Amino acid sequence: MATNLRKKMRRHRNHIIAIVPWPRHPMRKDEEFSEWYNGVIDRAELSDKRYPIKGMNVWRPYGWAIMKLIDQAIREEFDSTGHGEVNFPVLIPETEFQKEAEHVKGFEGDVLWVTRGGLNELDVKLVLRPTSETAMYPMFKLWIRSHADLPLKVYQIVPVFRYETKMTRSFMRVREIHFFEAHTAHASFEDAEQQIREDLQMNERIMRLLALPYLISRRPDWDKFPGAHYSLGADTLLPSGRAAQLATFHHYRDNFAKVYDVTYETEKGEHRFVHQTTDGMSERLLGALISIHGDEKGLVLPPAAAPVQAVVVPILEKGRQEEMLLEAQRLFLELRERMRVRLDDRDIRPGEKYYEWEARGVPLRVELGPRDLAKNVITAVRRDTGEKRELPREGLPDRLHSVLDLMQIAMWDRAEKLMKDNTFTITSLADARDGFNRMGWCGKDSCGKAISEKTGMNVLGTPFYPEPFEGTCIVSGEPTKQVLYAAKAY
RNA sequence: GGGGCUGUGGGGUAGCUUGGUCUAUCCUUCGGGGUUUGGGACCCUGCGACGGCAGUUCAAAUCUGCCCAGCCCCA
Repeated sequence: MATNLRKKMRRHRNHIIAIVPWPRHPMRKDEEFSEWYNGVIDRAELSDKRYPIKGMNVWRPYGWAIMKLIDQAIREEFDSTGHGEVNFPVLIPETEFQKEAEHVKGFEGDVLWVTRGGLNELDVKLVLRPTSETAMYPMFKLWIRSHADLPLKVYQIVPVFRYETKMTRSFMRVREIHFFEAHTAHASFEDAEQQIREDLQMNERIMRLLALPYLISRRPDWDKFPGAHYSLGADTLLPSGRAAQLATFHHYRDNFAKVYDVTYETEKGEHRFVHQTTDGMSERLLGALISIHGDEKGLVLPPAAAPVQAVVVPILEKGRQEEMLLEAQRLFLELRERMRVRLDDRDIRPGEKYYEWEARGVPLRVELGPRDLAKNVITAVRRDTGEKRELPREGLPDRLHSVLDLMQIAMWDRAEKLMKDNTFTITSLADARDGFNRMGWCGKDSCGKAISEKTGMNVLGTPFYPEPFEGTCIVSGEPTKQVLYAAKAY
């Protein structure tokens, strides 16, 4: 009997955790982060992971609407800095893909191949792009002829493919990645470096919109992008205490230009290799957004990334349905001038609507009922704080619009505080913990690698914006002024 | 990279240990109708499932193998 019971328990261990049905009861984000994360995505209808290929999920309308807002913010930045949007083919011939040795080595383990066309084996196999350097640069060679063609600045927002073997996770680790990549070519190393500074400024503005605080690090040499001269990463900290890479910036120098023979003619008639950069981001931005701002009720969206910024919920009363709906309609039309607003006039109880829109992270709920109508007010509820206030109908669109602005800032501030509170300066590897670990480093590869090996953390790199530091290398004990960040990573 | 666990309607589950009684349980969701509406209301009614393939057997949701998918732990 006891044996049977034990076997049953073992058999259904995973289900026992889920005895409390999530939709009805708040789920502890801190205790069961993984289940919480999946539950939020499910409830908010962001994506459906039931598609029968590992790591390839279906974007549902609401999730895609958020991603499109993120993409749009990115487009606006890059369009306004002279980048042109392009769209390259998804397939790359093996012959082009294999030209840059380091690059191939970095990706060969996880590329997907197309080896057949119909019934015939292909003479030249094709790779599903894991990133587009090797697709673009043969074309750059054709496009760039003189210094007048530089700088060349393009970007695309496309799917890329990486054959992950580890466990996948919605938005954070997938096989088909919704990817942003900007590629630039410049006349000199310095011009390329200037591009990276521009990238960092754009990055700051984008991350503000998404309320995602971050740390810019220069990746250690052994962990830079395959083929890069150097790599910078923007990392944020998730509630699990792990770091997630949100964006990368690479300076390629002329490494790829030499391989793909991308040259230009100077004013003096000399032929030189271009210097190149890339800037990359992905749907991981959404994953981080969910993780960092979500709560036990579900998603919490910063207004800038919210497809619906305010939802109007009419409270009906027997005999006055028509009148209430008409008032709600009028309110909806007023608000529409100033924000993305939805009128929820479905015939279900208000409470059910509250739960649903909270799960979807809508920043503001505007209730309009008989009591409000009598007082010529509405009741507004903030998603991030839960704060409930009566506001006069007079001047409401402007007032609510400024509440959205405040929420945008408040969400950044809260997230930034959380990141800072979980950044620790340590002087011994034994003190390594969840969060960003800040420590002294003498600069030797062997010491840097020892940090990962002894703690299981990833070395994020050295801070891009210099931090004054006097101390010793956490491994060798040598005096150093160099800071290094490390964290467990996704 | 290494180890472990799980797969039953859309979601969560009972049944599996000891094969037959399964025409597969319950909750929820969903469709239709009514009633109601300031935090998931209620009543009536209806639809809906054993991951795939192969094997063992008179008989498979239940046992075995492989595959696919999901999850957990360690590095």
